[in-house]
This record gives sequence, C-alpha cells and structure tokens, in this order.
Amino acid sequence: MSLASLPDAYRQAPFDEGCAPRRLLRLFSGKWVTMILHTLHLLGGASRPGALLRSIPGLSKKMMTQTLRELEEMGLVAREVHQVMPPVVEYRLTVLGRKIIEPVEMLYRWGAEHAVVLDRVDDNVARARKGG
Amino acid sequence: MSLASLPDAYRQAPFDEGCAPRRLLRLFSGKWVTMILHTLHLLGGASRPGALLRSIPGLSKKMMTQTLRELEEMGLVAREVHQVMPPVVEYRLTVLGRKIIEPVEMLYRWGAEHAVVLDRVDDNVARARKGG
DNA sequence: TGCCCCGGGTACCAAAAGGTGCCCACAGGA
DNA sequence: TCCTGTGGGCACCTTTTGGTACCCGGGGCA
Repeated sequence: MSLASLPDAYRQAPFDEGCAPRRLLRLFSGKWVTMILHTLHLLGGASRPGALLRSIPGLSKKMMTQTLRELEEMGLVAREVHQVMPPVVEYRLTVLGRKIIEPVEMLYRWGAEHAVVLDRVDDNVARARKGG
Repeated sequence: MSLASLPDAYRQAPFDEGCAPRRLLRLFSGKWVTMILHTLHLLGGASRPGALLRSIPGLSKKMMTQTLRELEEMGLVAREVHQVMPPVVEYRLTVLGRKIIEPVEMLYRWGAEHAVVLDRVDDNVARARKGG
C-alpha cells in the first residue's frame, strides 16, 4: 500500500515536525505534564500546590514547580495568589487547559480500561530480557 | 473538592507509578514510537524499513532501528525476513500492536482536529518569552 | 528558643535520550 | 571499477531531563 492511496487528512497530517499531532505529543512528553493536568482536573480544576504534591507519589517539589511554570507559560494553567496571611496559592486550569484535558482524559481512560494489554507488553519485555 | 468524593476508578487509577495510564504514557514517551506505530498503521500494517524511513522526515536510520527493536521486544511489531537475494525485511503490527494503535489514533485524530488549540499554546509561549 | 508547616527557588549531578558519522556485506547498473 | 541501494551495526558526542540537596522568609506551636 502506498501513501498516495490514502485519504487526504492522512497523507499530509503526521508527516512533518510541527504538524498538530506531533506538537500534541511533544506537549505530553514531559514526565509529569499529563499527571499534573489530569490530577488538577480530578481535583475539580483547581488546587493548592501542597495538595497536588501529595496526590502524585514520586513527584518532587522541584519538578512540580517547574512543570507548573511551563504549563503557565503555555496558558494551560493559571496561578492565583490570594493575598492573605499566610499567602494561599492556587493553580487552576484555564479555558485552554480544559480543552487540552480532553486528549489527556482519553488516554487515561483507555489506559485504565486496557490494563491487560499493558500487562502483556510488560510480560513480553520481561520474557525477552530473560530468555533471549 | 477532595479525592474521597470521586468515583472509584478515579480515586485509585493514576496515583502511583505502574498504574495503567502512566505505563501507557511511558510507552508513548519515546520521540518516534507513536510516529512509527501510526505510520506502520497507515501504510497498511506492514512496511519495509526503507519506506518507513522515507515516510517520516527527521527520523534517522539509527533511531528507526532502535525504536523498532524496542517495539519488537514489546511484541507490538514483528520483524519478518524474506530469504531472497537481496534479503527483504518487513515490519508489521502484531495483534497486540493493533490494540495499542487505538490510543495512538485517538491522539493523532484529536491533534489534527484541534490544531487551533495547539496554535494558541504556541502563541502563548512565544508571547511569554518575548514580553515577560 | 527550637521545630515544623507553607510556597518557593537554586546549584549541582547523574542518567537518559537523541543524533552524527562511519563501518559492514551484498547486488545491480553504468 | 565505481556508485547506488538494500538492511544493519557501532562509537561517540551533545543535549535534555529529571532528581537530590540545600537555601530563603514567614507563621504557628510547644
């Protein structure tokens, strides 16, 4: 089968750097990006850094802050500082962030529903490394 | 909102390393993994390395081979060597591979349909870096 | 006064990922 | 004979990524 016989959207779409799907993948490639977006979403769209940190085992303070800064720069997350004493900080998904949540949730849902598939993948790797 | 008020699948699902969604994400985190799976799928489920290489601009021979080896180890792709002269090699998606294609296609489709959203993200980043 | 919480920042380091360049054998065409 | 293309391997280097450890100021608490 050649590329020429495929529908238009397929023929052009994923075949250069800078196309939409590859940009989306790059966005999600950070180790904690989707975790944080997803958790923020689960927690109702907003939450305080402390709560976020405790919700994601393995996430370090540094990586959380760093990832949140990047998400802020992309306009996916907004940082609100409530001027009380002591200062309360809250991160919430922006409108754009709530859009990006869609593919994140798709992925998480698929993953949760097809854990068996992933188990099989891991089994294959384990057997390949042992057996040869 | 607290975690306790959420449905079960959500409360436990993505909150530890090794849960299904995070494993799926790790699988997709390689720069060329989804590109190769997707292209293999578009090309009809199988193709020769040369064709694959030419279909994905920016992909180097080394990275292609390396990624294909990993996919083979995971049992997502099968390598067939036709014993003719010169040897013809073909990679095709396995049954497991055709399962994993599902979330890949979801992502690619969403990306293609929501390019505007990704444009906005890039704009935000550009403006953030300029303005300050 | 010491201690822990909060939210955050920074310096430094280790590991992983990715990319380039060069190598192999074999075959066909000029 | 040289150059092309096929399918692949390996050495090396750079960049990116992620993680640890330590720092700040402020407040509550014993």
